[in-house]
Amino acid sequence: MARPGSEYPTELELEILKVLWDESPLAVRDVRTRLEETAGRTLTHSSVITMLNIMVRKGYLRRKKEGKAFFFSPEVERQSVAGGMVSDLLSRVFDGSSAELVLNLIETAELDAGELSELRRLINRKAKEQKK
Amino acid sequence: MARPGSEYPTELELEILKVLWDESPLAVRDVRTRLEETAGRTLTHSSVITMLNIMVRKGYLRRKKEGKAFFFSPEVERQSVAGGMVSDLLSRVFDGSSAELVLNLIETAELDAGELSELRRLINRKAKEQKK
DNA sequence: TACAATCATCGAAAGAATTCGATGATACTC
DNA sequence: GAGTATCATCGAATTCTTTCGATGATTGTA
Repeated sequence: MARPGSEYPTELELEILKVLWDESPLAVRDVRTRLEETAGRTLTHSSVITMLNIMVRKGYLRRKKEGKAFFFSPEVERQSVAGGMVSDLLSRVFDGSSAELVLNLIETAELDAGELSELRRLINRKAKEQKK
Repeated sequence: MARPGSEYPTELELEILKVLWDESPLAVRDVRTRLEETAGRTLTHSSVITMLNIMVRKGYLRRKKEGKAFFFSPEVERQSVAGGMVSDLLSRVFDGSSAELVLNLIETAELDAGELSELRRLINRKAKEQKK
């Protein structure tokens, strides 16, 4: 008996995606280096390959042989993964109410005046778009 | 070798918390019923107890014996759990930028005009507070 | 060609999440 | 008191995630 299996990337998968969204294609060794630099995760070469292959199987990545080694690239877009995770959080925690989410953000995240006005700008832009 | 273990409630744990945030204390059988009604999860009595006890061990719930059976109540607040999960998502996916998150929300979640103006209201209120 | 450096595949370990069945205690009913 | 219903404990099965080591192929070089 077991878990259904997350619909979205797990912790480590996400770190790897971030590395590859930032630059790709990359060979295993480079993914490994970045993972250590940016995420502070020190993994063996073997572990990185395992994850990378799992992610290919799941459809998150694509790989192609370039000379001797494989190179990996994202198969999913950052925007799309992020959107999926947000809407997942939205439905799981806030019962689908974006306003609730933003409210929580405003209350807990200590937004400064600059960020607030940036948000306002985003909202106004969107409102204008919708009028058309 | 293994996973670190999530800092926040897992899928099922969250469903259970939602049931109990809605009404508590509840006996196992009632949690079980609600879980089926609201989350569509049909579990055996045994499974529910197991989860409940795990959650007590993790500090999410509290239990006390009432007559023959145990009754469970949340030990953590909705606001606080939600906030933790949002800030987790924020750091994991959007590198800490709330504006990015809201932008994503705006772009993908198909907010209607009413929701947009509600967001604007929230932001204005917060901005006013900060001035003081 | 023999040796070292690189890389990939495979199998496996271990923690975490989820799900129950078997078993045993307790209480309620006839 | 025997039988049934209710409830909890325990241990175990399964899947997922993360992590490697052992092994073997391939390449580059002295």
